[in-house]
Amino acid sequence: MRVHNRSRSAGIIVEVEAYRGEDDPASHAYGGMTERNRVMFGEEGHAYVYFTMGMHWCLNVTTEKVGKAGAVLIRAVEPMEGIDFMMKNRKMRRLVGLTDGPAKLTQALAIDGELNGEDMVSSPRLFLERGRTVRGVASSSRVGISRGVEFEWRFFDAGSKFVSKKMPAVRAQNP
DNA sequence: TGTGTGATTCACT
DNA sequence: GTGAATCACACAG
Repeated sequence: MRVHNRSRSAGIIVEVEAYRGEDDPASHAYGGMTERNRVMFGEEGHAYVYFTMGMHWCLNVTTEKVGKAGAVLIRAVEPMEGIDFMMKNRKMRRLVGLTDGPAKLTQALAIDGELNGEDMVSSPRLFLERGRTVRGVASSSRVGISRGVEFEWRFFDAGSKFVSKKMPAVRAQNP
């Protein structure tokens, strides 16, 4: 759930990926705390928003207590409220494809670095709510990473049309 | 319809 | 200097 100015936008999270701390080579926290990933080491339930690939934002929710790194990357959302707002941000007219990717949903919900470190439990601007349970959870390897691929820590709603990739991501290895 | 590649900023080495 | 938890468009078939 995202509140921006007076417009309320909400969606059901249908796809996430788990990232751990210093024992996870794909995690930003791997190798210790830095300026960028410091909120991953902070309190749980906070937003870790980071900039990647030169032009995209990604939203995470921290999961571990202070001093321990861990976060969940929100990869896809099924739009529920404020769909006009999202379409305006994304310059799209169709519902499918609006928020089916980590950078797409941040753009649709107007999330950027200003919300980094936001407390998603008490914040009026960006917060989580208990929603309905998902239909069927499937897991696969994580997407878009080059290390730590062996852990199947991507979880998504197999019955939703709003996940970023339907098929498990099997990355081709060179012979 | 499917694959390939360019875009583009930041943090870390 | 380089690579990164990505997306959208161009081109081929």
